[in-house]
Amino acid sequence: MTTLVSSDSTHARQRNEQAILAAAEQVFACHGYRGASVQGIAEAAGLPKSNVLYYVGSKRQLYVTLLERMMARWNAMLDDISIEDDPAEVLEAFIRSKMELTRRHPQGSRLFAAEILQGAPFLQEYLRGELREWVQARARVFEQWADKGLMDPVDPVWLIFLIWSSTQHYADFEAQVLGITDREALSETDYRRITDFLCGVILKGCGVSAGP
Amino acid sequence: MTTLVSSDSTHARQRNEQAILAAAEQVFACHGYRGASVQGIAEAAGLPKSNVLYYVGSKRQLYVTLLERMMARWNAMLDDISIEDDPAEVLEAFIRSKMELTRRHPQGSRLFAAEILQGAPFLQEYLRGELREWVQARARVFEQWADKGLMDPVDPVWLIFLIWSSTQHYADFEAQVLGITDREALSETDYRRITDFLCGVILKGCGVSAGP
DNA sequence: ATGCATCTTGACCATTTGGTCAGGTGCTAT
DNA sequence: ATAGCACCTGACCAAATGGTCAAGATGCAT
Repeated sequence: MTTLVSSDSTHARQRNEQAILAAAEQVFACHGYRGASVQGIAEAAGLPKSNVLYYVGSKRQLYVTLLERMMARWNAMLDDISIEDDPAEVLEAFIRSKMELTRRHPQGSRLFAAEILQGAPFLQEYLRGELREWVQARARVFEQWADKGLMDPVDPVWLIFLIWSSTQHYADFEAQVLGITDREALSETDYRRITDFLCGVILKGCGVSAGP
Repeated sequence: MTTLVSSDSTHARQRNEQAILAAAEQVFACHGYRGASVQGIAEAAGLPKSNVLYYVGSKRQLYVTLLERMMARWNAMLDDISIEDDPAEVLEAFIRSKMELTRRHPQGSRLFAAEILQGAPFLQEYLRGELREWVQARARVFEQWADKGLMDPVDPVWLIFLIWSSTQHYADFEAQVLGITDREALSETDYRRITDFLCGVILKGCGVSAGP
């Protein structure tokens, strides 16, 4: 049976590919595209360099694959909203899902940060296309909310950047956060408290709260 | 005269060293420590590689010099505060000076970000020492303000991280900001508006405003 | 002019880089 | 058994890496 054929070899393939992707995400996140070496990735994955290249083709392809995986995770988070929705609920859900992305994929978040730091050579198209459209659509909704007096008339784009940056921080600057707070790692409780804090301050800060 | 001796050779030295530091800050910020090459820095500075190494000794020394310069800029921003001060004024000054640091030294800010991204191998000591002390000192003041009812009882450390991250963002993620907002660069006006926005939202968000 | 210190740089070195390739191993359908 | 296929990997390559060094250029006080 063909299903049995796969059961072993495909199992090995998937196992190796996942190990490579995980190792590469970590190394690229740490050292950036140029700073990462295939040898280093191979060692982190516990495989010979040749084997890594056998699976992924080239360093460039591996990097692109990882970026695409991260963008897919990002997109999965970008649900639609309309003027009918409740600003408080939407903003809170926005902050919470972005924070969840950071918490669940810190390496991917750092990989993304490293890509932007180097000027986003691989993500120009995505930033100037898909993502810009998404931001502008949200921005229009925020503005209509402001017009209806449901929130303060703040610039919606800066507001989106505020949410992105304040959550992203706990992946990208994890080393700093841990060093200053004298922790080994951030617990789920820490994340919950930070998220609550951010929801509280940002919602109140732009005039969106439960009762008036 | 010894003063005249310096006038030319020292002039050349200073000119070259500044060119090297500027070029290196850019290249390190873009590609991180590992990803940067001395050859690339030399080309950006318009000098032969040997000449760069003559001045700076080694890639590692050059990197450390740049980090120290950036930490000096950072420290120059960290003024002292006391419980007597007005929370609104202090928080606003905090946000504005951090934003000014970002605006005036984007390359240095990105260099710092790249260092933290790779796990802060060169800055562990600074983070766990000097900077932690500074954060805790501020945090105590914030807590006393909260006790006196001058601001909401938010966790002061998360508040400091909120200010750092939301300002830092405009250096580290500049490529993303420019791509999404369809700009070539952020003008002084943009920076003023963003700063005003951040001051407004954050101060209001933690219950610190002009009048109740 | 001469001595002295600083500056400049091409040639060179060992090591590492991303990537190729030929020759293997092991499994399965026939 | 054996042909076919996916998987594996050490040996190898040209290019780039950080760094050294010796030989020279430059400028200045004497």
